[in-house]
Amino acid sequence: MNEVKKYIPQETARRLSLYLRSLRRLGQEKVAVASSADITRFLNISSVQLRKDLSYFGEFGRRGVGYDVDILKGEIEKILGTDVVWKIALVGIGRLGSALLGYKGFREFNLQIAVAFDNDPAKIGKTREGIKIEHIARIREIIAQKAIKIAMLSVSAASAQRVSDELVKCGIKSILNFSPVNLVLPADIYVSNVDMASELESLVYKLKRGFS
Amino acid sequence: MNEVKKYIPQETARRLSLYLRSLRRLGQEKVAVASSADITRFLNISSVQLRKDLSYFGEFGRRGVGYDVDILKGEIEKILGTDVVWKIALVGIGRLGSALLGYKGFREFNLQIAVAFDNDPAKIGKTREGIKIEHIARIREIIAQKAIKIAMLSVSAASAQRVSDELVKCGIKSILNFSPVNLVLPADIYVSNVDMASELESLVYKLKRGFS
DNA sequence: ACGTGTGAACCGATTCACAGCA
DNA sequence: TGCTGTGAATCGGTTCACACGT
Repeated sequence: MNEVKKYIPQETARRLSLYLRSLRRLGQEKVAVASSADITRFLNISSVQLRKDLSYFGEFGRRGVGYDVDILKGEIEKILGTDVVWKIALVGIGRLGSALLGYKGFREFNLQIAVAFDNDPAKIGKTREGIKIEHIARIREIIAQKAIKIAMLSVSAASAQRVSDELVKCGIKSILNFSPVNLVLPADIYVSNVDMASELESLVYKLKRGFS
Repeated sequence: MNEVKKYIPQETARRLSLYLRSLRRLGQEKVAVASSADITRFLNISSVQLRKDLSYFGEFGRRGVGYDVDILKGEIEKILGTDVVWKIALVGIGRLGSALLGYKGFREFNLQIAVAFDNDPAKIGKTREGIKIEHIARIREIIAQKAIKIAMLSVSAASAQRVSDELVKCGIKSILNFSPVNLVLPADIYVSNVDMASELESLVYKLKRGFS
């Protein structure tokens, strides 16, 4: 019953993390029990969708009643794997990389930038937001030593492929890529892209198309 | 034949913008004619998908030959609407907002940050990357005057809903939201979310699940 | 009656298989 | 033969409709 079932939609994981935010908010408001409708009220997600998503992992609610906010929060954290701290490497400390270094939202989800790399001698050795910037030449040594599996990549488009190849050699298994190129990497490496220009372009298209 | 057909998948717009990048790259390499396979070689997209995507808008290739790189580039720009410059408002000039101000990738797609807003008196009147930072109190006046329809929102989670309500009143129709809250807005406003913490959390989940 | 949990129906999007043209 | 263009088949995911427990 509490076993993990076979095929789980890609989008389910993303939604689970939104449910988590909602539950945290309810918890702060001292709500002890909430229905699926309560939890999805401020997300653009239906209550059926929440119940379906949870059903892939088990039964967490009480029929006729709802969900215990604290318990469900814990269960979703366990499912997502963020019940323990995950260390992340940040590569490329330009403007965007610096913004990521300072982003407070990661901590809330037990995500911790454990090390930052750049190739600009002027930046090496400096500490920003409590994280020391290391030279990229030391990447293999440090990532292995800290057993880091996830990296955020905020380097230039020109060097993104080269750096990501290196990351894979270091044992990195997942990359959140902010550079505007598609990384070609082995099939067992999971890459997620954050592409602001493309995102904006889609908005332009929708705007043109939906209201003209 | 060149008419726009009825139902076009959501994802098609996003992919069109990736094809555009690929075509630009091919153009720089002086390639005049390219097959669908050439264009998708470095994107994780099949050549059939490209042809299907284009088929929603018309016939742009020559059978047995391929596509004229320059012409297709122009056609896709017309479809996306980025054949003309779009002005964008940036609201919230913290670390992330500053990074967005300096991001060069927008210009390539004819996207131009035309004005920036903040509420910190220390920042008002300063010019960064050639863009003057205005006080948020002047938002309605300036956005109306410049006829801006698209905004990027990089304010704190606490103020995101309030500021986006204001943006809608100013006549903004699309918002690219970087703050970690779901904005509740009228149905005719298109919102796209960039949520790094949630994105990373999905990576953790995939990592845990795929390789454990 | 209320709200969860879930098989079945449905829907949108991708992939297949092949017709059409150079 | 090579590559485009597209209806049809298929696939994955969401929504429906309702059984079930409190």
